[in-house]
Amino acid sequence: MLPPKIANKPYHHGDLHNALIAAGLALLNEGGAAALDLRKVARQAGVSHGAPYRHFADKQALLAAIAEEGFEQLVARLQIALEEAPNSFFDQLLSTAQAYVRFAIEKPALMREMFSGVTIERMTYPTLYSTSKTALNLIIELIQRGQEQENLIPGDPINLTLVAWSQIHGLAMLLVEKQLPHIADDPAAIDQLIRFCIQTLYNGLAQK
Amino acid sequence: MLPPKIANKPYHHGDLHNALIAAGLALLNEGGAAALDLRKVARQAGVSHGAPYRHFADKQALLAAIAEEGFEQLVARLQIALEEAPNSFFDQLLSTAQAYVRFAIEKPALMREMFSGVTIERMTYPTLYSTSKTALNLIIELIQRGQEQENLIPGDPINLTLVAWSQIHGLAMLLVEKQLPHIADDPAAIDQLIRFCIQTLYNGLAQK
DNA sequence: CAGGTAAGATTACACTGTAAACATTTTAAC
DNA sequence: GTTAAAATGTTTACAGTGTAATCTTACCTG
Repeated sequence: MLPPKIANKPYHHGDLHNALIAAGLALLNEGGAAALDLRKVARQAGVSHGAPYRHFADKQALLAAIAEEGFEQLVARLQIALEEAPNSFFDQLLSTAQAYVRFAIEKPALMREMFSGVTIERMTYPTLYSTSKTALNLIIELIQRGQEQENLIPGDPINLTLVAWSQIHGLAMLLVEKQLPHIADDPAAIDQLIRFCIQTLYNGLAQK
Repeated sequence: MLPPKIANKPYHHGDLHNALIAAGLALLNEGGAAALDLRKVARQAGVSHGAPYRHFADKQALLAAIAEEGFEQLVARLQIALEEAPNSFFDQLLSTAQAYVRFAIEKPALMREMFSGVTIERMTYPTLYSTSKTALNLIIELIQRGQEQENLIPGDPINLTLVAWSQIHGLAMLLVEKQLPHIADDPAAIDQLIRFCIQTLYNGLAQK
């Protein structure tokens, strides 16, 4: 008759810390940033509105944890995209870009929070910073392989990476922010645009 | 002894509509989006907190007006950049990109609001939409000239424009959101990165 | 100059984030 | 095991915030 006690979950709630992150993530994906208020998160997790403050200093700290979870999801997507892609640099670049943009379209509010450096001071949340860097490192390594195995121009791979990242991040965010209404509801057109971006990028980074 | 009556300014305040936009813009540039609350805007304009509702349906409407003003400022910058640049396509592209990124760095919170399609439904604010399109048209025309006068690849100029826009918008937003901390405080490094992005873009869009 | 209308001021209310005080459960020391 | 301490959760309280409703004032038109 006792509530089923799950192993390794301490204290009253079980694992309120993660439950709050999960609830916040759900609210964010459903109703956007406006729908994410602390009291609703607490209600959804089945605790009073004061309880979250035992696990997060303030709302920003919860947002940072949610953003970190977002980066973990993004990294997972990028890794799958890399594994599934054929072993050519161009295909891996394209596959990664597709995963990045599709993730952004799928979870626009989360994407927005993840990259809202204005509201979330990254240095205040070191684990968020390092997790986001994991995503960047994936691209750096990809570019490095491209420099070694293909005819990419030489130079600091970080610079090449920033160009590539800017290209694909720009496309992703323009879609997230609904700046491209003419193709917003046309997955095929979006795919064509991703392809065109990556083709242009590849051409531009290739040695002549 | 009467307050100085300014010509063409109706009713009590003078021009509260524009005063509110100006005050909001100032708060946004100083303290970021978090600092922009309606009551503070009203206080700064010297009216009660109920007054703004005679000019804007709600906070979003004011934000839309501020964003529109932002696009007007951006368009002005882009036009100056185009006029000042030498008459070569590459230089004009570079100059435009520099103006875009510098504007973003200078007024990050405004830039954020301008492109926050999630919070501001563009179709609800037609003048905002058309003003933002003016900025885009500048780039489309630039690309078209590049296709006519230089060796850019053929095809729908809109597609080329979206690639170029994504590239430079991505760079601008990564800087705005403080995702590139290593170069955030180094204008020379930023300038180098802009140049590298545009060089890569130009290479990629050029006919081989 | 009288009524109507536009602009602004007051008041009121629901909803947030968050701090403080209180209560309860778990953990740990003896 | 009993008990003190720490961790967790609840309640209460308060200051902002957006916004609706009502009241007041200034302007404008006949």
